[in-house]
Amino acid sequence: MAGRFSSDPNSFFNDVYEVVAQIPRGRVTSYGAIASYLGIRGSARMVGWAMNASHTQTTQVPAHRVVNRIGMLTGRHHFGNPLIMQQLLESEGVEVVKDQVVRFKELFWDPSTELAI
DNA sequence: CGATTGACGTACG
DNA sequence: TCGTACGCCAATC
Repeated sequence: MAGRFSSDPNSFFNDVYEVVAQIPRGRVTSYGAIASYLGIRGSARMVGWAMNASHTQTTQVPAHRVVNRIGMLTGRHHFGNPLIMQQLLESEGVEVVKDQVVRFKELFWDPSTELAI
């Protein structure tokens, strides 16, 4: 998307949503990768906070494609039902065993490399 | 208004 | 290699 870095500090959440929305189906990424791409490396928690607020967003954000750096579904409890996140991933062909993405390294989608705007 | 928390990640021993 | 400590910054208590 053009102009991903607006002057408004409030646009940070929007930037996160745009990046997440561009994650290919059946692929996953991490909070830290998004944070690093947005230029706030080390503040991955803000990405997680943005995901928390994404529920209020009218636009659906595929937050289930965002996991932590080791591919664990740490945010599953925020989907209403803890099993929804895993089911969504499996419906896209992503194997999940014990709240962990199988072959995470292969399915990992780095916005800084793949998107690279 | 200070302390605590959290869908994280890196540094260090 | 593994467990613990700390930094990050906004929201909540």
